Amino acid sequence: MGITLLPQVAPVDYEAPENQTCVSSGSLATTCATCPANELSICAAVSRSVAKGPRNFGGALLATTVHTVPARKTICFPSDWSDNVQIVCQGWAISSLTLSDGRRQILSFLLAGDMFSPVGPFASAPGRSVEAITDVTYRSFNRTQFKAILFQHPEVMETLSKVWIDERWRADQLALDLGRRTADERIARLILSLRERLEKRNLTQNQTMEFPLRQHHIADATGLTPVHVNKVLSDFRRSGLIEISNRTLTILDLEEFRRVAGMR
Amino acid sequence: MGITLLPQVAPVDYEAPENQTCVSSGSLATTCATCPANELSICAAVSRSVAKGPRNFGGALLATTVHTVPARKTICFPSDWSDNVQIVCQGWAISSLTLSDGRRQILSFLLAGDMFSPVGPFASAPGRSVEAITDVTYRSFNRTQFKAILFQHPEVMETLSKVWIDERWRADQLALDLGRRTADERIARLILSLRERLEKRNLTQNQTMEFPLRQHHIADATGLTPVHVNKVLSDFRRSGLIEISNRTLTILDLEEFRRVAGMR
DNA sequence: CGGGCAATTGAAATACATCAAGGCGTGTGG
DNA sequence: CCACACGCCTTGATGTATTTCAATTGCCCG
Repeated sequence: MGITLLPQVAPVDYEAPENQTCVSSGSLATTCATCPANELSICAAVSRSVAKGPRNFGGALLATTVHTVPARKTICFPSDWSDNVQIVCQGWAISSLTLSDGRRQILSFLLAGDMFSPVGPFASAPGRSVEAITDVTYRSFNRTQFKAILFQHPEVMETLSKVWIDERWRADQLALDLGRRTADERIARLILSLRERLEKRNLTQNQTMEFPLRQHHIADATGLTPVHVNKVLSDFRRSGLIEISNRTLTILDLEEFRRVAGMR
Repeated sequence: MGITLLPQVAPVDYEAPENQTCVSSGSLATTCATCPANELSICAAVSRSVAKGPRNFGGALLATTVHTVPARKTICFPSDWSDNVQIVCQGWAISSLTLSDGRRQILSFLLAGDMFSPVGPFASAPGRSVEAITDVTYRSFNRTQFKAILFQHPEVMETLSKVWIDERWRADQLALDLGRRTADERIARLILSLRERLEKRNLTQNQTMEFPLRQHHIADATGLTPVHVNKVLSDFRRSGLIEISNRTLTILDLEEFRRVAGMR
């Protein structure tokens, strides 16, 4: 129960091997130091607070584990959410809702610093699934401890509220896009919003960014069919707006592209 | 700065008369006693906590005002949000996003107990507008004080988190509806979800409920045109699923209607 | 080399939008 | 009290964005 040094992390037994998940228990401080989302994420705020405040929560040390899953693997199933708060460290994932007949809507793309569930600290998100697009590594906190930190550190709560506000704004825009924008607008806006988020994480070079999405991901995110996504993307390419090759996307004519996206 | 009895409320100067808003400063305890959303709302949780905890916040009494606006009036404009946390006491309102060319998406219908903005306690919601459908009365809290209560009373924070989870769930479903469901499904689901929410507030009688929405409201909520909404509703009527007259809606064949809505 | 997933393309179908006109109810002003 | 306007609902005809279906290609990986 005594106070211990920070880089100490309680190791946690975890994995069923068939899950293909690697677990390591890295130090919060060192592992996260290189995180591209350091200033954006609730993750960083938590580690800062833990660094200066009391370090035990409900009698235990702050337990975190780091997991790595391969591309295309489903991390959380609709009915099977853990009691943890999970935050992406690296890679791309999607959070989606699926109907019994297979229709699927992607609710958000998860990048470094994003929580699996927008309500993570307070509840799991049954109904949603989370799936890795690229290889993904994420960190998993015990929810009870996470919540305790929240209440002990108002500044962490403030950070969390900023994250919520941002997520909520994106959810609102998603509804506006799906309900009221054309296919061209939706797709252009999806690309631009990803670019913006990558930019904040220093993951772009000029107009070029990593782009691991398959066309069916774009389709499921924009409420369209893969076939139609293909046609729109081909048009964009033919008009010299963008270029995609090798899982890399370049915006060739930003101004015009923003116009197409209806961002004036 | 002393402790005062609860029903005391600091009166607040407020209204420009052209705003058509009536202001009264009713007691939290008495006015809210009859609120149909008593158990659902953050509002009730706040008043319970205030009743037993310290009653001053930042040196002032908890200031709340009650406002009434007539049907069709816009209460909050996209660029003009106050520093208050507003909660509907009575009536129907909508919260929406509008594009410069007039396309509009309704994000939610606000009923008794609902906050104008889902992030109310932490920030305003620039970009959104709130508009009364029926006559609406709402209560307005000072945000700073509201937040203070939140931090002083973990149980209020818990209630708030439940509200958030619920709102978030509805936002997710909205995206799924708009992106992946047919017109019939969207409209049927809108009606059913309103019924469910009214039921929780004891505002339904059997299969009959107040239904003040115009067809253009349904259109803006489901991402359709008013003309198409009309056709779908006519079909529903012709098939004996529902009946609408006099701002009142009755579900005639609940089982089949739920099937149409894709709720199996 | 084969098998499977992803991208591409064209043709046909359809769900929904747009356009246009008429009717009905309600409030308002002469 | 009538006339009129205005908002809302309704209906039919026509247009179009997007889907569905189907077939082909390329590509990665075992």
